[in-house]
Amino acid sequence: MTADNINMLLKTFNLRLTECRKDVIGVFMEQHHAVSQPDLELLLNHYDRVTLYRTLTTFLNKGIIHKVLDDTGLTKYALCSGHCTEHHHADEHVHFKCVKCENTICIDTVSVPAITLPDGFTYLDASLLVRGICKICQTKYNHSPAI
Amino acid sequence: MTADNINMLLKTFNLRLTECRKDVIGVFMEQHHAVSQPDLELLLNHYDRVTLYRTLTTFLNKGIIHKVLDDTGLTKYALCSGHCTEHHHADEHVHFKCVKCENTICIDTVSVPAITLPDGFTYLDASLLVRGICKICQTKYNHSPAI
DNA sequence: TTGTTATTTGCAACTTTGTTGCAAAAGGCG
DNA sequence: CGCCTTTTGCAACAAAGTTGCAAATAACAA
Ligand SMILES: [Mn+2]
Ligand SMILES: [Mn+2]
Ligand SMILES: [Zn+2]
Ligand SMILES: [Zn+2]
Repeated sequence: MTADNINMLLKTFNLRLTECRKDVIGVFMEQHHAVSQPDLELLLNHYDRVTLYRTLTTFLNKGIIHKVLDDTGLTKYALCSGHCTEHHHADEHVHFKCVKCENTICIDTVSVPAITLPDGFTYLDASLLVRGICKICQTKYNHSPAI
Repeated sequence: MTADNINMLLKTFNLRLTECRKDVIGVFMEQHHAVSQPDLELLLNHYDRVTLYRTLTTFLNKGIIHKVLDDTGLTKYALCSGHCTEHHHADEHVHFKCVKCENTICIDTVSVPAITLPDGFTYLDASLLVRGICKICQTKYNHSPAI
């Protein structure tokens, strides 16, 4: 059933159904947080680095995935939720990076608030990265014994 | 007079007044946009790459500069405006990246709006990068002849 | 099922950026 | 000046990104 979804997705974007592409989309669907190229290389180590690199580039151009900013200079990626096109990414939601587990997740339920720029500036889009402690790490922390 | 400011700044943070550090702060003060390490290497090419790298690290730790996220995976830096300390950066303003000239500037007059996270998430800080067309490029664009 | 063609992949090679150890150079201070 | 600590430059390496090209493979139609 998930395999069907993946094939459908690739066909929608006029992409050939290759093993690598299917596996990469599989990773994005399984993982509940944004994935970097190095992450992908570890998870799918039977594919060449360059192939994964080009797969990400293709998916990015088509609007299948979007960039997720990170404070380490490492670019992460996540599946686009709505229907983004080659020319415009429509997902203006908040990204949350946990300082404990280092995972970054898309918070689809919280959208980027409207920003009023000074005169003379034209708004195109925005990326908002919130740092803090995630639900899971919060729970762990609360349950740990007092020092 | 600017030289005095620079010396003062370094002394405030208990740092030795070296040529490299003074030049790096000079670059940050002159430039009206965020600067990456490669930018710095071009502007101050008589210093070793590693020295510039370590200077940025030192300034970042002390709270003299702050990171400016970029959508290319390249980290940029800018002077801290308020008084940031080693342990907390207090500049929660919007960063604006122009898609024409590729410059990123700090917009100190616009602060990052408050974000309400879902239950279980703890907020620490946030980075907001707005992309669009800057004041200068906007003017150029408007004055160019119609196609 | 097989052949044809355009696309995709893997490999090699290279560039750029980030990072560390160590000895020489330079800053702060009496 | 002279001492001591910090900073710098060099060498060397690690990690990430990028390109060209030939071999492999997906799509499609005979
Ligand atoms: Mn997202
Ligand atoms: Mn700033
Ligand atoms: Zn976490
Ligand atoms: Zn501009």
